[in-house]
Amino acid sequence: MSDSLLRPIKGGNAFEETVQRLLQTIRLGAVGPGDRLPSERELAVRLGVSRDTLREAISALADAGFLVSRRGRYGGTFVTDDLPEHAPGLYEVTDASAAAAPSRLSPDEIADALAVRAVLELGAVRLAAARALPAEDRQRLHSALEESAGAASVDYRRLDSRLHLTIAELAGAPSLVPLVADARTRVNLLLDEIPLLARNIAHSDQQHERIVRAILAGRADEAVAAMQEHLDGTAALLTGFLT
Amino acid sequence: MSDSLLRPIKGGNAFEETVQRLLQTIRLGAVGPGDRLPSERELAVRLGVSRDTLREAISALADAGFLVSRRGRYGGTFVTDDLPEHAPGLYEVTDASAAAAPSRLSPDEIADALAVRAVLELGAVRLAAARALPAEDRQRLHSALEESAGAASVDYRRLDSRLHLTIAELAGAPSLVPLVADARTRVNLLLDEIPLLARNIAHSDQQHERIVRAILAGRADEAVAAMQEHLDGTAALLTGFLT
DNA sequence: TCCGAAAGGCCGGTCACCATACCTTTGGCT
DNA sequence: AGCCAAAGGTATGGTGACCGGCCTTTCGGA
Repeated sequence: MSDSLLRPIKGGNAFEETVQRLLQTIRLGAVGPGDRLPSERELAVRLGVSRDTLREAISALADAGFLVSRRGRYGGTFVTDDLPEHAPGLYEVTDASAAAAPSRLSPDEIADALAVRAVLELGAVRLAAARALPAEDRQRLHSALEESAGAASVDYRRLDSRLHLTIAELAGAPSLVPLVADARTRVNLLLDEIPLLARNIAHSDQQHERIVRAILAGRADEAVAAMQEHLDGTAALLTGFLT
Repeated sequence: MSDSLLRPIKGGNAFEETVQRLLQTIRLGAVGPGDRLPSERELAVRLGVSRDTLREAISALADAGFLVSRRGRYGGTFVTDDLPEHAPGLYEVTDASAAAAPSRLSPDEIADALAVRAVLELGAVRLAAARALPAEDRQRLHSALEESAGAASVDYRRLDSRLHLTIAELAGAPSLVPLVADARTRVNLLLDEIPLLARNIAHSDQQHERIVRAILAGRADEAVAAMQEHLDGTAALLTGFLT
């Protein structure tokens, strides 16, 4: 019994964590290309980390081509206009401590990641559909759907994640959002290992639309069913490719 | 959009975190009175913390009456036979950094905690019921149920949590367990603020039995429905007492 | 009776991280 | 033209946490 509770307190050092966190907000589409991050001083407070550490992280991500910093008034830290796909030269920095990161994952780990993702996203979509959404939220959901629908292959993963994350935000339970984000980050790591097929994208787009329609109409059961189908598709893909 | 992802990296210092983690495993019944914790050296590795820090945490919990250490061969750190109810003198240590901890919580925070709890536990119970459980797991579930059923008032919260946590473990997704544990810890903090009525305990016991029966029979939908009802009961209690 | 293994108890050096303060660049406003 | 605010860039001292080693206590077994 007393096993899973005695898990590690913190993952790696503060610098590492900060890099990953920033990378996550970019990869999940929470901030898009050209967007400005909060100022270093504010970000440092928000992340609960010293400005030194934050600056090291920003600097690493700038070297890797994800961020650019501009000085002076109305300066700041911005997301690069066209993002690198596979973090060039960042893994040397990132994996310095935990060695076996890029290796092949075990079937158990894959099933675990998919199960957690399903629990969280199905729960979130049910809550979102059961709520009476204000106009602004309906708008946000709609535009997230549209952006992901017309996305090119290189942007697809990011905008897809952004849509799912938006749904999680609409659930009305703020602390659910980071959990969904982490689960999705974990699944995305797996998805990065397999090819992205145009046919699958088209299929996903259809499912996305059905999910969003059901949420906006307040049909919770249908929204959950549609999401279940959607997630099953990804799960089948993953378990198929990664034996 | 880019709000909830820029959350703090780590909560308080390592010592703090370690105290809370150990307290969690005790409070949730993962280790019971008289049980022995792993050796300091092993625990320090498992928690990803230095032995110094771990020892400070153990020492604090020993002062507060939760743990006792015995030296020598076959010694170790043990959970006290009768646990303190409300951590005497531990809050002076614990809340030194984050000041406003024991204050009244806002309705939004209550709803948030309950929503996350529901998402996780409903998802877990569905997975558990959908699996073909090995004999050993069926046995563990059964004994967790029996222990919680015959529990006195002072032990009830702990053994109740233990049962729920056992269900989460049976879901077959290891990384779901810490999430459920955290959600439950958060709800328990709220429950500590309201009285515990014998009538509610009896009612919960009935619901527990129905949940466990449904899981063991593999009737997923009924298990979820029973759990939903169970959680609704707690939610009603909480929102009633804490205006 | 003695010994050794396994556990808790105890330093001293080192480094990552933090807090604070100050400097430099930039661009709008007066 | 000049000033000022807001941002990034830099430097320095303080400290909490980690590491590694060592000591002390206790018990079972040779």
